[in-house]
Amino acid sequence: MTANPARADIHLSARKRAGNGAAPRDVADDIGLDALVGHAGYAVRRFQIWIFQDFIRTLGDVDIRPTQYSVLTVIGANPGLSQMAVAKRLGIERARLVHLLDSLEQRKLVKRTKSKEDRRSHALHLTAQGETALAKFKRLAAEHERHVEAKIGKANREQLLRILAGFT
Amino acid sequence: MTANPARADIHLSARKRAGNGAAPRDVADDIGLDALVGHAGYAVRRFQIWIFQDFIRTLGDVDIRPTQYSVLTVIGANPGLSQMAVAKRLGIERARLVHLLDSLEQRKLVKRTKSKEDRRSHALHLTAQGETALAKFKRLAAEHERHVEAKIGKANREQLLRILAGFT
DNA sequence: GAAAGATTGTTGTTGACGACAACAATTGCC
DNA sequence: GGCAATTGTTGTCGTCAACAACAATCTTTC
Repeated sequence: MTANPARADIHLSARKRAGNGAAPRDVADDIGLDALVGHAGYAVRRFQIWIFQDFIRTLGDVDIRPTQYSVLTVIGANPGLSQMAVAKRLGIERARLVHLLDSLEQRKLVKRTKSKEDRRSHALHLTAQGETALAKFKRLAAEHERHVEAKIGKANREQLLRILAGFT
Repeated sequence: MTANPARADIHLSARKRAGNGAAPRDVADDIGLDALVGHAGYAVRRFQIWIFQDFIRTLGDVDIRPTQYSVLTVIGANPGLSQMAVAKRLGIERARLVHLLDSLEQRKLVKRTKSKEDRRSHALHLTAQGETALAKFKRLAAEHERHVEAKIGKANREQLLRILAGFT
């Protein structure tokens, strides 16, 4: 959505002194970014904000946020994992994961069981309810991914995934 | 920095053959991500975290974070802008910009002057000190950008910027 | 085998950040 | 002149990352 064709051509020739004397830019539309254009971090950040908003909106009915989805996906693909392992794999702190799992466990999607081998750790599993729910989440996530495709183009999305494959 | 060198030696199957046949993958290295791979949002998020950390570290000596840098850059390229215009252009809330400018003004990098045309708004300018400081920040930011190039490759970085140009 | 050290889950604090709501001063519209 | 809208400001709330401390439990070392 919001196919912004008017915005797409700003990135080149943004902010050049077009010689007009006193144009009182009352709106924030033709404001130059100067050195900001050309910074990968800025573009990536704006894109990430857009992606997360679309993800949250697309999965709004089931009330699942990106981080929750990633936790469920990893547990679903690797049952019995410890909290430490999940946190390390996803790059979130174990302190943060505690609250995430509290929420997911309250919603009966995940259960923590005491590990037999290491009684310090918890073995994480999806509940039966969690399994079927995750299947639905994955369908919605695929729909979200189609939104990304529609936004930047199918070929560009694949290019992007290829370029950033090392960060997963 | 968050290097954590003590961790670096665990990562490759150090204890996989612990003798017990169960081997419940106690390390988080060969954990499958399943559906997470192939999600643009996940890759973009991880990449953005890496970029910001490198930016913060590279500009750590001058104590400038990405958002502050973007504000300074926009003001430097468009002197006299109102807070509303800056906030709208960068996609930050004007409430948030207040604190950002408070900090930057305390550090004598930016000054707010009452606008003559609209006495509600403030005209934002860099101080002389702010100008020279921004020049230094830009050199450091360029160095950070070279880190990005070294990480994903020069051609890939340009591809990325081209793909995401519509979001700036 | 016991002491010393490391790891796991947990709780709490701090700070950056976005979203919202309310407010005074000011401007624009009618 | 009166009323709605805008601008900067203050405040609250919720998310999120980074740390620090702690009890329970392994692991190492002597």
